[in-house]
Amino acid sequence: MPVPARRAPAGERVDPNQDALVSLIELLFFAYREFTGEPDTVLAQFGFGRAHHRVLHFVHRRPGLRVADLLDILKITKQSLARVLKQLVDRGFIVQRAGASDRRERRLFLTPAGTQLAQKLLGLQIARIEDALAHAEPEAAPAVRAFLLGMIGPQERAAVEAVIAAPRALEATSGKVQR
Amino acid sequence: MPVPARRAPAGERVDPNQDALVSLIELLFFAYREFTGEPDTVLAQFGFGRAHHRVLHFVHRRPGLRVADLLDILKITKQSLARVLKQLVDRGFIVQRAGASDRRERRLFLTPAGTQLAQKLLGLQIARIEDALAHAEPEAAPAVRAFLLGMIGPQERAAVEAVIAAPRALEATSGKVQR
DNA sequence: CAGATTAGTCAACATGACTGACATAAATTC
DNA sequence: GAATTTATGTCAGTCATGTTGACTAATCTG
Repeated sequence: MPVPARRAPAGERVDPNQDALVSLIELLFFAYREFTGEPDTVLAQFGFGRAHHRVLHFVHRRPGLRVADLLDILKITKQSLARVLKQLVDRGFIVQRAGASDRRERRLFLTPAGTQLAQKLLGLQIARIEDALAHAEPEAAPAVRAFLLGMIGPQERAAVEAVIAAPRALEATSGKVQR
Repeated sequence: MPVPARRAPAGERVDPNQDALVSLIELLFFAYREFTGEPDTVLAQFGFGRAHHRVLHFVHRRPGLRVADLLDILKITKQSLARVLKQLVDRGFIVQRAGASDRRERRLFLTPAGTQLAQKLLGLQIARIEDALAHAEPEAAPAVRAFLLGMIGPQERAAVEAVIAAPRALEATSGKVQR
């Protein structure tokens, strides 16, 4: 089994840090796959996918969210959102109520079933994050947070910080449940 | 615009850490989206997608990789891999050569065009990682690495560590270029 | 009232996953 | 040497989730 030594081609002079950075890139890929894998399994039992998870999550965190807010956060088209949102409404995980001050708006809320599923999924991901932090030094959390935020690029960063800030309840609604 | 104070429903007593953990979960989502967005734009100019990127990346890092190795790393079916791999071969970004000791194997290598594209994509992601590390404390890198590795779960962790370890050249080949 | 905004819908399409079945060549085992 | 296993490739169909473009309906605002 001949394993010739690797000979760096001329001009391929590499930064000694390079390998460490590349392994971070690969870790991000593998970590993200693990991160989504467990919830995906649970969602599949309900006939849902990752797209449903995202909607459940953000409605759970920000009850009373408008459809337009969700489109902003998820950066998908309204047609893509409409498909999964309709399924979540039809199957009783989300309700829509008209906004109090602007009745064109559809404020989104989780039903008890929706809350239960969202919490279950969140619990899985929280446990994984806790494990990961425990695997690092105890003071890793702020470093990880700064790193992830730094991944986002100055343009988007403020918007993301606004989204991840601890949510308050949004505008009250007219109470009229749609459909 | 009435904004009633959020009233925690009875029994929803939350861990004060909870919000910090949830925001890490959301940051992971946003950071990963940013992380893949820039390469996706470049790939689209070639008519390629994220699946092609993964193949290019791992063949770049581990020249001489077998198809079976790639399936192990990516955890997709051979039918899924075959589609993107065929496109990369047909368009001259990857060549396959029979293994020297086992001629059933198709060892994968990048052509010069493949190397150029892989390096371009890698450069974008390295720059982003460097920015993110610069945004955190200088000593954040090991903490981030430990965190991401901790996300992976003890079962898979060893396999991932083997993949991300600095690659050596793999087995020499018969030199016969396939197709 | 006119125009802008919020939301929903219909139709068609692309990507990248999946399953299941089968084919071929080469290596390994009996 | 024949039979089996292994590595790879291929055909066919399905599904989830994204896209564009065009259009409707209700409601708010100047």
